[in-house]
Amino acid sequence: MKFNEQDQSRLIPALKVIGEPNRLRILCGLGMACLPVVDIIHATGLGQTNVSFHLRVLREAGFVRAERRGAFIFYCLADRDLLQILQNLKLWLETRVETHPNRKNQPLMGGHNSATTT
Amino acid sequence: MKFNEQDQSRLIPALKVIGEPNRLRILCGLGMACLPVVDIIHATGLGQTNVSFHLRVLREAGFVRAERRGAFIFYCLADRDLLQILQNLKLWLETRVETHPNRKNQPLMGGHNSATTT
DNA sequence: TGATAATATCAGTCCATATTTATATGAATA
DNA sequence: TATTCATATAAATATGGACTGATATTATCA
Repeated sequence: MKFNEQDQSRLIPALKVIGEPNRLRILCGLGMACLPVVDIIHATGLGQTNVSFHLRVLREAGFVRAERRGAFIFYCLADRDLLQILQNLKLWLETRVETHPNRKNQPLMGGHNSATTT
Repeated sequence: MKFNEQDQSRLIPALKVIGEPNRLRILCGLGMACLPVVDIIHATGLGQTNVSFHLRVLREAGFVRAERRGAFIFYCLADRDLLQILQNLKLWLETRVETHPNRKNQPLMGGHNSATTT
């Protein structure tokens, strides 16, 4: 399985967004819920403006959506399927064992092998 | 679905690693293959020492493994299941459509709803 | 309508880390 | 054994973006 340039150009910015620890914390903290910003501020312990900044990044990247309800703006995941993806990643990480240098006896040379060609 | 602190403390560093664009490029470029460093250097266009640095980060985080073969050191994915995870993420990203504010008619208030409690 | 609360925006600073340059290490070869 | 090639390491520097403080915007309430 290989990812072409288009695949990568799609993955890179998305992973960049969720690669930031506090943004991931916000996403995980949201889960299935919808929370107003004040709750996110308290849950994360971050400054209000910092939270607002991260929420904007998440919103513009399509990870969360916002809805104003009176004085509050509620945020929740734009698509909760993301949780499944994160869950898969978590499970994968859990099953990794540092003592196994060759996971699942995967052959080292499993594909194209080159010393001088790309 | 919620991720507790332990889950998050596992996900955060991992996503931090692959959230760096060039490291993700290296992983995607490896795919099923095993490549010597020179190939990775040429494929990415990065400097040799920069590649070496990123490979070390990937290696220490358990994403790749290295094997010396004579004058060359070959790198490949430590566990190619990662490709499936990335593939799922890619597919998810592809199916996201910016014009749909409410993905799959997911209810906005899908869970815990609070304005003042965390 | 003014005060207050919730939240976003802006500009500047700070900090983590990517990158570069110099050098060290390991392997192959003459 | 010295040289060359491949790659890693160390230190310094550059860069991007997280964070902060000030301020603006929006909604609510008296």
